[in-house]
Amino acid sequence: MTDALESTSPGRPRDPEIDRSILDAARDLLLEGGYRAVTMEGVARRAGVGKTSVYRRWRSKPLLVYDAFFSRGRSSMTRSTGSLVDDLRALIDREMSLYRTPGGLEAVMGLLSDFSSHPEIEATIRERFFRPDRREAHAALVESAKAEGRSPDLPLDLVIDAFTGALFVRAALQKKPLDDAYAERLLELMLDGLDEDSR
Amino acid sequence: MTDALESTSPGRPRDPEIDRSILDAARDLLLEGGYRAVTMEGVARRAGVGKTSVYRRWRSKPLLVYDAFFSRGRSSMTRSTGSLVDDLRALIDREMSLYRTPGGLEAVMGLLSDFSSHPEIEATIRERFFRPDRREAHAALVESAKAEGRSPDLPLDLVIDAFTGALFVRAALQKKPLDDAYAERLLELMLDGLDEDSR
DNA sequence: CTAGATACGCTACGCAGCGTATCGTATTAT
DNA sequence: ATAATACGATACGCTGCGTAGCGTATCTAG
Repeated sequence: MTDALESTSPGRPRDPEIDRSILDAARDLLLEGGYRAVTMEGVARRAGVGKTSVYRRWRSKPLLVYDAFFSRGRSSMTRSTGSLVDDLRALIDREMSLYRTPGGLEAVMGLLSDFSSHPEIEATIRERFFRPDRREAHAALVESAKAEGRSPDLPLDLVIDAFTGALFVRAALQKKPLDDAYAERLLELMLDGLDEDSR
Repeated sequence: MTDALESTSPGRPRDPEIDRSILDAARDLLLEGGYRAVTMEGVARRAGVGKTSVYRRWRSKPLLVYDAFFSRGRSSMTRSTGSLVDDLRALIDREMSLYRTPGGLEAVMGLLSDFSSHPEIEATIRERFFRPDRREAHAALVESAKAEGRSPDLPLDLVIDAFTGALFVRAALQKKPLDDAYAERLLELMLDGLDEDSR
C-alpha cells in the first residue's frame, strides 16, 4: 500500500501512528454510517489529521477503504487441505465471514459503487485483490481434486462462481441472513454437482 | 412511472415525445460512455430538453436509468412451463440476456453503485424490480416442481441464488463472457443439485 | 374568451465530495 | 547548515445532483 520507505528516505519519515489513526477512522465511520459516511475529509477530521496526510498514503477512497477493512484480519485460505469438501467448506466459510463481519457488506458494496465512476479504480481493485483471491481458491481446489484422484474436468471455476455469487446475491441483493444452515445447503449443492460429474 | 394523467388533467398535458427523447438520450449516453456518462444534465441536453422536464418525470437518476433500460423490451418470464428443466433454462437465458444486452451490465452496475449513497433508492429499486422478478421466478419453479410431482423440499431458493449469482460474478466481477456453453454447464450444475435431492 | 393550472426551456443556485495546491512549520539525514 | 520530506490548515477548482424562479406555451373549465 504505502511505498517502501526504509531508512533510505531523505527527509522526515512518516508517522506510523498516523497510518493507524486513518485506518481506524475509516473503519469507524463505515461502521457507524455506512460507506456514504466515509468521506476523505471526514476521515481526516476523525483521525485528527490533515487531508494531505491521507492523500499522501492513499491516493483514493476505495483503496483506503480496502486497506481499512481487508488488509488486516482477513483470514487466509491459501493452502489446499487435500480434501475437496474441506476446501469448499473453508472457502464458503471465508466468503461468508466477509459478509458477516460488521461493515463487511457495506465495504464491498461501497467499493463496487465506485467502480462505475472510476474505471481505473475498478481495474486496480480487481487486479490486486479479487483476482489473487480467486486464483488461490482455484489453485487449492485443483490441488485437492488431484490429490483425490478426481477427473480433471470438474467444473471448479463454475462452482466458485456459483457459491461466491449465491452468497453475494443473498447478502447484498436479498438482504437475507447468511446462517450456517445456508452454508451447509450451499455446500451440498456444490458437491452434488461435483459428484455427478465424476461418474 | 408517470402519474396517470387521463383527460382529467387541468393544465397543459405532458408531451409524450419528450418521454421518449429522454429515455433514448439516457440509453444512448450509457451505451456510449457507461453509467458515469449518464448525468441528468447530459440527458437533458442530449434530449434537447430542460432539466425540469426530466425531473418532472423521474425524480432521480437510477429510476430513469431503470426505465430507460429495463422497462421496455425486457423479455418476460412469468409463466411456468411445467418442466423444471425448461423453466431453469428460460430463467438462465433471461438473466444472461440481461448482461449480454449492450449496456445491460453497465446499467446494473450503475444502479448498484447508487445504492451506497442513496439507501432510499436502493429500497425502491429492490422492492419494485428485484423482488417481483425473483418472486415470479420462484413461483414458476415451484409450480413446475409440483407438476412433476417432486419433493416440495427442493432447494429452489438456493438454486436461484446460485445461478443468478454465478452469472453476476462472471459478468460483473470476472468480466468473462457469458456464452451458451457456460449457460449449459450452469444448468447442469443446478440440475445435479435438484436431482440429488429428490432421491 | 377568460381564468386557472400545468408543462416547457432556461438560468441560476445551493450543496456535497473529490482531489489538488499552497503555505508555514516540524522533523529527519547528510 | 542544507536539502528533503512530513504535517496541519486552508483555500480552490471541478463535477454532479436536485431545486427554484422566470417568462412563455398549451391545455381545460366555465
